[in-house]
Amino acid sequence: MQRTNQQKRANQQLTVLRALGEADGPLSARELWSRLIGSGKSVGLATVYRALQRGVEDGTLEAVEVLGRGVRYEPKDREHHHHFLCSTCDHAFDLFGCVEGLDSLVPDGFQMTGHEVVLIGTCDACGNAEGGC
Amino acid sequence: MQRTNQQKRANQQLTVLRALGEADGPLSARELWSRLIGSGKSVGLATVYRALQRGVEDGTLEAVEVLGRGVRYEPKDREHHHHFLCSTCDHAFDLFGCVEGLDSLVPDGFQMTGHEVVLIGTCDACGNAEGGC
DNA sequence: AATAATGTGAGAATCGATTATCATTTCTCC
DNA sequence: GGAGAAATGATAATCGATTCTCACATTATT
Repeated sequence: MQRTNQQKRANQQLTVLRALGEADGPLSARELWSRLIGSGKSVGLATVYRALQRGVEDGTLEAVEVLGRGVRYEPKDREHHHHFLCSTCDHAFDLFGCVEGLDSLVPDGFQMTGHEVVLIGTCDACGNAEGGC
Repeated sequence: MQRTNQQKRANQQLTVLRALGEADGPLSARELWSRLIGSGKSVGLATVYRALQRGVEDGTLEAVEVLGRGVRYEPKDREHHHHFLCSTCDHAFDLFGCVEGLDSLVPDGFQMTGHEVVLIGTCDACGNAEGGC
């Protein structure tokens, strides 16, 4: 007999959201799915999409675009921050802090409501691995 | 004998590249195609893609990603610059100038090789049009 | 002009990401 | 325990972007 060793509700979506919350940066649906599978959690890709979609709907998640490699998701309760994209492993890392002087870039007549900053380079792991991480 | 300029080689492709060169920001293949069609130039979408692809190959064009709405292209000979994305008309405009203080955001062990800054908001035309431009 | 090489346009094919479908399983509530 | 609601996973369908195909047009070379 297999009892549910999970929480009260065998809610796969909670598993998905928890994994996203533990990430060090925004993840795409597929990245998140791969991590779950890789860590032994069996979930369907459709369920990952459903969890993300619902998270965005109820406002707990935010969809972010980091240089066009598809949509990634992150918890919405994080402070204003930007991302570092490793061009080797293609993973996006959260950064802390922001930059000054953006206003001076805005052309006359334009209204700025937000901004995105992405640093590109090599992450710690990839830098040490020499060939990718 | 009509020894026109050597530029006479690929007429349509030149038309495409010229239109891109006159734009005020990077354009996607479709945007570029729409502009051409809209201005009375009859070209096939495939030809636009071919011109862009070839431009990237020979180094005269650069493919840029502005917040994930697909790849856009711009002449590579432009100065270092960033973009303003109008959330109403979805057009990307070139900006001039850059920002300071990016280095302080880089985490220990990470190597930064480049950066992207995108300002989001409403462009002049859309701001005046009240409903979009 | 003849021939070969390359360019072109229209639509089909492909590709990856996302969404929809549906048979099952799991919960929730009585 | 049982009925109905919701969740799940496998996979088909969809969607948009890009590439491929191929018949025809244009240009270059003789």
